[in-house]
Amino acid sequence: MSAPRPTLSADGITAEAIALVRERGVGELSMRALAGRIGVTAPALYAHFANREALLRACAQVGYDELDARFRAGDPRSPIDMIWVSSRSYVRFAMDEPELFALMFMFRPDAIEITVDADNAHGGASTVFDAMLANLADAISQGHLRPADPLRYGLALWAAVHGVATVGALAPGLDTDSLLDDVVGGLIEGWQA
Amino acid sequence: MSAPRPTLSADGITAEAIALVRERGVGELSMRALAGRIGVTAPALYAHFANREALLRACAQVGYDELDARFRAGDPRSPIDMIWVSSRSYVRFAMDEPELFALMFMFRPDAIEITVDADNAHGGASTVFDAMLANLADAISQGHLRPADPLRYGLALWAAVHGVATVGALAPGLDTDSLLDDVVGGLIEGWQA
DNA sequence: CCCAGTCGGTTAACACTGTTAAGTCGATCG
DNA sequence: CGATCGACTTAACAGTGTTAACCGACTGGG
Repeated sequence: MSAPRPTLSADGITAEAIALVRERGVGELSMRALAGRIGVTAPALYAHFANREALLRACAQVGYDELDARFRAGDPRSPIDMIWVSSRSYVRFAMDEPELFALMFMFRPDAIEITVDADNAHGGASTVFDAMLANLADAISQGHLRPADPLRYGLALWAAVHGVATVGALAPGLDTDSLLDDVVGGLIEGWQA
Repeated sequence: MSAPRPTLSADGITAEAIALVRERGVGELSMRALAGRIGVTAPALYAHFANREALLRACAQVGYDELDARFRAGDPRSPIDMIWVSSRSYVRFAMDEPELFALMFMFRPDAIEITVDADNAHGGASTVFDAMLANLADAISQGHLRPADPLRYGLALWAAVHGVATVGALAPGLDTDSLLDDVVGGLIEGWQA
């Protein structure tokens, strides 16, 4: 049986931190509040994380993983369908977890550096973005999209979808579903022409 | 001649705050640092602003005005051209003033509420967004764009362009000009089809 | 001319924040 | 049993936003 003392672990801290972020927002996450919630004092956290930023980055990483899992959950039936499925997953995640989503992009995240590195054909670990690029290449080769650099399509699509997610998180009450339809539908039709 | 004492004014404080935000970022703007820069002590600021957030909101408002001025600076030659000019102004502003741009969207800004209110045909003060809506209506009536609700075009365009601006600010070294070309070009072509 | 009031700023203080150094308590191992 | 070591605590420092109390100069009225 587990000891009454919580026996801290980095993952446990991160999980509790994310719960706190979900409830009260990232601005309300203080080391003392988080420690108190776990049942420990603040300096104990520094045995597992160098500082608050490192802790928040770990939370962001959990967010990336969650987003990645959502991407893999959908089963697209065609390259064009994958664009739709991925875009909806992205925006839905931002709406479901607005605080976590904001946290994921408050420090220049590594995910974006990977994206930019793709510009240099760096070819790092297989990210969701890489899968999307391959998918776009398929869509081009199958004649669904006008021939062009898949990376350009991918960046443009990501930026536009990220914009919908950001705007949706900023303006509650906005119909993000139809907004996303307009944006992604417009882009796909424009690239088909 | 001006007195050696700076004779604080709300506008003067805001201007100095923006300068500080530009140089060191919004996270580094503390009331004491700002007051010291002006040559005064921190509590003096509270005679002009209720709290730090009110001060930051005033700075954001200056950002909105600056963005608005940039919009008015361009002289579009056609409705489609106006879409291009406005989009480029928006992204260029975000790249020129990344810290101020981030500040403008860190509290749910009034500008966005206006935008959403437009959904209810509230018809408030003439904002840039209203001008863009009228422009889109023109583009539709002149046959440049497929007939649809100008508000849907406007929201979709804004979200996509905002995404380019956000991604551009997040990932330095990204070619935002060509990215914007791909996004806006794709949307316009898709909406023309 | 002097005195009251007011306005713009100061000093001091409170409750918080992230973070570090030192101490303490319990388990574990020789 | 005694030493070591690890995990945690307490105490403290510097810095934050913010408020209350004070202070000094400038202004209008008697």
